[in-house]
Amino acid sequence: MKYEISGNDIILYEDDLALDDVLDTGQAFRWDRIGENAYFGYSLDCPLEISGSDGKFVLKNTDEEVFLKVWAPYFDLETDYSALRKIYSKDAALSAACEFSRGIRLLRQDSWEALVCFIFSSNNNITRIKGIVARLAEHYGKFPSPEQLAAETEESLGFLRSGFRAKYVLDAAKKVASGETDLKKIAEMPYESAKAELMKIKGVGPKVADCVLLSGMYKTEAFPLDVWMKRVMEEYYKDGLPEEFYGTRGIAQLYLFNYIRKRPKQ
DNA sequence: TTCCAGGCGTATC
DNA sequence: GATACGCATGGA
Repeated sequence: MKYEISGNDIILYEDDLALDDVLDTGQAFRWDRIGENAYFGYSLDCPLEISGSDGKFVLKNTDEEVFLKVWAPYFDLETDYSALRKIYSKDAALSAACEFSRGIRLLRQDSWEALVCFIFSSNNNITRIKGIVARLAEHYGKFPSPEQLAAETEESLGFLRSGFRAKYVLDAAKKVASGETDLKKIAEMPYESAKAELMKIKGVGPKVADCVLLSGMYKTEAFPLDVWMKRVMEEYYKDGLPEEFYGTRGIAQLYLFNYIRKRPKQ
């Protein structure tokens, strides 16, 4: 991780990062593209304006403490993605996917924030998910706590226009607020039992659980299978993903997901 | 108008 | 365990 302080900003040097690849690909739903290679968004209640490309980025109005505590983990800056891509490149489809979007990284989001966002993602499209989450944060002036959300009703959440998902988010909020669901504990469990625990929440099935485990709890063996990834498996991995990728197949999934959605039509 | 979107709960076999 | 269907909302 290489960075320097410049006035009120942090200058980050990172070759394996492209903002469009990480902030606008359905991994996190709280970022707005505000210009060419520039985004504004949040991790929970911490705002950030970030811009840059080709290995050099500016994190505006960010002090070193916030950078090290919030953004370095968020952008997973301690992980060597060149080394990961080298391993993936042994596989034909993954090699093409990695070549297609070299700037992909796993965003390590807050587990509660990820849980809420991915519950809203079910049978929904990315544009609408972002709209719902934006209305949610705007309504409270911050990202709501489990307790705040637990105090709502399906009716009072009508302003979100989140459809049938409102009752699911309410169930998640109530379970987390009451302690019945302990996200910190779940994050420390092995993958399979952590997944089973998350799936006790209404509206959390295998796919949403895997997204929360991957981006909210950094379980890189979580492998979200949505409609797009099912197309990937059908087209490239009829016999399953190679076993050697198991431990980091969640990150492989990020490359494949973006590739199948955005590759040029044949 | 119909189809689809980073699925899930429920009913039924 | 597998399969079928309904589900809120809004853009294409």
